Amino acid sequence: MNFQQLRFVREAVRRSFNLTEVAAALYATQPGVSRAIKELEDELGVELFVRRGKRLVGLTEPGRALIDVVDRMLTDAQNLRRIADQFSGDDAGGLILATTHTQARYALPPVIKQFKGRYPRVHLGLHQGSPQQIAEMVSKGQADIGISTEALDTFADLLTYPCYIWHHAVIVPTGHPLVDFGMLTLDAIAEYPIVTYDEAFTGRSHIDAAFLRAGLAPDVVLTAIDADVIKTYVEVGLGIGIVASMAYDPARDQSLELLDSRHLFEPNTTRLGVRKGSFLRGYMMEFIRLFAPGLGADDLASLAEPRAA
Amino acid sequence: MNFQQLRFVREAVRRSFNLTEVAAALYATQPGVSRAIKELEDELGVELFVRRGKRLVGLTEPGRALIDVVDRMLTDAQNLRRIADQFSGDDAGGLILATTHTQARYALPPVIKQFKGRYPRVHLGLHQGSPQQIAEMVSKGQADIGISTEALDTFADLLTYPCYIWHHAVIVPTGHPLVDFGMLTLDAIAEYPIVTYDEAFTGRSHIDAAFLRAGLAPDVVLTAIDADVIKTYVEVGLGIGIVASMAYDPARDQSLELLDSRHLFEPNTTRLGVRKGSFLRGYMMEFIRLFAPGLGADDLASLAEPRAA
DNA sequence: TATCCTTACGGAATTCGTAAGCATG
DNA sequence: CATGCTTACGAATTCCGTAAGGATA
Repeated sequence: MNFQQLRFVREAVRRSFNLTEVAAALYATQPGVSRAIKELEDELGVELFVRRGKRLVGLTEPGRALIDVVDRMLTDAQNLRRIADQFSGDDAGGLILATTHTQARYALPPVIKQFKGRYPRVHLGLHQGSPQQIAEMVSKGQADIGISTEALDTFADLLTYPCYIWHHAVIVPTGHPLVDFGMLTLDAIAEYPIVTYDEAFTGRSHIDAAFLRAGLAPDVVLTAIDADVIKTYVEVGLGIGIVASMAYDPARDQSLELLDSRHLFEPNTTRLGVRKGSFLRGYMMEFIRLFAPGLGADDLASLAEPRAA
Repeated sequence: MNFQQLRFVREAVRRSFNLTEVAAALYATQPGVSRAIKELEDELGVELFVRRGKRLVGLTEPGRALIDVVDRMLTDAQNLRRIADQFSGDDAGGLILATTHTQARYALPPVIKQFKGRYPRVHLGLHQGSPQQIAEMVSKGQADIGISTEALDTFADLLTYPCYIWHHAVIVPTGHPLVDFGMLTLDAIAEYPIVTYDEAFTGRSHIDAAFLRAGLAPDVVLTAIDADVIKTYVEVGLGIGIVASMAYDPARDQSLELLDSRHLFEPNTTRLGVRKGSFLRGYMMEFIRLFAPGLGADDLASLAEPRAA
């Protein structure tokens, strides 16, 4: 048994059993992967993969039983390296964030700037995706920290923590009738075509819930995954927008106006998630501390000892 | 990084950093061990061991931080093999019990007989030791199941379960004055020299506690770790014995008499312990079921999924 | 001086890639 | 017929043991 074999097995599961892809992903050749997997199966005395003809199509029952252990072993191998790097003292390393456009565009820039100042030698990777994809990336160890307002709790092997609370706001073109409406109401908003986030993005569920509670069926004419796109279409006059208030920049968005809507929609909590069992290097903890200053010392401690948590 | 290196590191810690011993224990040569460890340290970029001159004398701080992960990885490697064996279906394998003389001699024989009947191809190993040694053997993975009345909870990484309850009894040579004494008292016993178990063995603490509570200081003239030795010396007339009642066999021990003492000493609970995180093969579970029939289905389930527990 | 680790060298074993072959959708 | 796995062969690498050397209790 060796680590290469385990890596191949894990990757085969991730890449839906296409060994050619596995080989490409892990810088090996396909016959090498094929053989390594077979050798592991021989050594263990069970077939891990179901073969249809010559192709692999799934995990056998023993395969399913073993894959979690394999996963943990490889995570531990990574932990070993990380802990060692931690002690070797240099601040070099990698930090891969998985996050939505909203966070990447509006919430993260100041934090990342500060972080980079303190850890200039850490290579930062920013992976964007849907909340589900984010949760999956962290859960699979492809990202170190996931940041999102939704769905982070859909994977059991994530530890998540609240970071900050934000609100939705309505944006309208300057001169729009709603500007002088006074205290906004859902009814008033529902009179106009609406441009907002895609389902499952950036608190969209709270928007829907508010209208549903009020018995309203607003006309959502366009959805997008990011506020920049939404603002663009609001500027063009397609309708009024509902976005995260932090997406509005008075200096840049002079053709738009922000209307306070805190009283209309449930507040949203952006959460951060890390994979259970993954060791977090010192600078990762520091990043979390920067991004979620509200996290208590005990929360951070539980992150540092993920096995005990 | 490879498993051989990890094994060497783990064994080095266990063998108090004597690499020559490590090599002997793992069927390798000392230079090989030396080199493998150094290569791992190079790869990780930290020294795991403190060297005084050319000798290894302890773990460095990073070494201490890493050793637990190394341990877990090797346990997982073993789990992998066990789970695979489990599925490959054959009932061959090994089961190493760590236990005291008392259990091995009096409690285990019928269970082992039954077990062997059902799993003739499982190789049984019986390691004897003090309760502390037993706990250690299980904790280090040198034994699969530890059985003892004491000390099993001194290691945090053991899961323990009660198996059965037993009592101490007084044994005397036939014709001894105490035979006709009627209901025994601690005072009456304390009149005679006593032969019983060593400290830390077979419920000895309960014996001491009873006398202490009664304000008595009995004359313990000889201690031994097993009832066979104790009985021998009682037969010779060295004193009266206090042993586990199951150690008395009316047929074999015709020169001795057993005096009921259930009312004098706290009852003892023999416990069974397994290592957290170790996968238990089907026949191991079956052994536990045979030895501790009182264990509930949920207890057994929690044993089957040690990581979740 | 015995114990214990290191270094140096050489052979054995393992690993891995290339090339060719074959089954399947 | 393109995709994807297997087999065969050979080269490169890694692994590991023997032998000799040096430091320490």
